[in-house]
Amino acid sequence: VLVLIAMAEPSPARLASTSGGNDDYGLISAMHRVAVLALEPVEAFDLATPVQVLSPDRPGDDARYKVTVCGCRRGPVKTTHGYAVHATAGLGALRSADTVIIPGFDVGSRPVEAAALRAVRAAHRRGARIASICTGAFALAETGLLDGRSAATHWAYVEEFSRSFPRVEVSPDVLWVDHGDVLTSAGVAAGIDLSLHMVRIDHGAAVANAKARRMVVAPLRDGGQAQFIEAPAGSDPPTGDLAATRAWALEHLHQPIAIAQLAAHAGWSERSLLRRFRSETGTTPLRWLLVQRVRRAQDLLETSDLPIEVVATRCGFGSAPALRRHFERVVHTTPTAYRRTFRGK
DNA sequence: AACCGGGTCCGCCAAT
DNA sequence: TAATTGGCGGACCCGG
Repeated sequence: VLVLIAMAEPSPARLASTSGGNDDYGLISAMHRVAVLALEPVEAFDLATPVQVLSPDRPGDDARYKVTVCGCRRGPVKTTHGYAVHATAGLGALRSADTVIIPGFDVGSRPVEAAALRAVRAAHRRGARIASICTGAFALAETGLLDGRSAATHWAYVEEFSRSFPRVEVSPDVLWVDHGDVLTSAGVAAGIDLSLHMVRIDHGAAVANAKARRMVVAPLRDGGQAQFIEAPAGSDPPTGDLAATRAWALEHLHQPIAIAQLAAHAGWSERSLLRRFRSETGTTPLRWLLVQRVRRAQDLLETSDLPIEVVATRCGFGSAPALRRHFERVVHTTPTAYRRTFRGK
């Protein structure tokens, strides 16, 4: 059960199992094969995103994934902007993939070729992890793999999506949704977040953060955040901006932080702080704080041998049980198991 | 595991 | 009138 939506509770889903013989993180012993399936006409940005995130920074760097761009057949694939990209493989690439990613495409060109849907279903049945970016969710939904589950797609397509797939519950206000075996993400740039999330699941927070830094993007946008931030575009002075307050909180994570303190820092009443916090981040201060603390704990667990008790204190948890509880909720495993898996990688 | 004291969060409403 | 703010009550959640 693995759904990262700030507000919703997890829905039934089977746990991640990527390729055979993995532990519950979907780690792979051999090279993890990723097939990015370009449906015509493909949204080129969505296509490039996972390739960029999952490929080595420079040729020659140690690769963690073997990424293949494939189409319904080998050869040129039209993009939504007219130019073509070259698929180096056809649907056969899905047969050996550990992860299949479906980027956005022009949904007006549906229905998706039946052979592609069959190949995706077969890959899933084999145990491959299936992910979609943006309108790629339309193709994923057509396979039936999203039935009865929550999913994300581009906010502008939410209505059309729920009309077309009434059995799928669209979450309009999240960046991505992770069911372990099936993942969906919101529009365009959220594909970056989803890809980084997969790196984090597969290789730990440190690797994902390094990649994010390298790409010069925000490393810690969680799935449960608002897709778009309400910005008073126009003349009004940017009166409310909690970025500074959140930054302040991050610097003081190790100590207790009450709403009253945040409100004081921001110069608002508690009630208004709550409202603004939600509109900016899509969640509440406490929930946000707890996730940040867990993230810090992940980092400490990966990079130090400090006892759990000490890790807990340094992250602002009052006790080890408190850390354990929230760690479990966010990462879906225990601190010790997490450290065993990722320490030294 | 159940419990409790205090903090958090949100609907509602009045004030601005 | 429309929009924003802040106070309050109470359900809910968190830490111990």
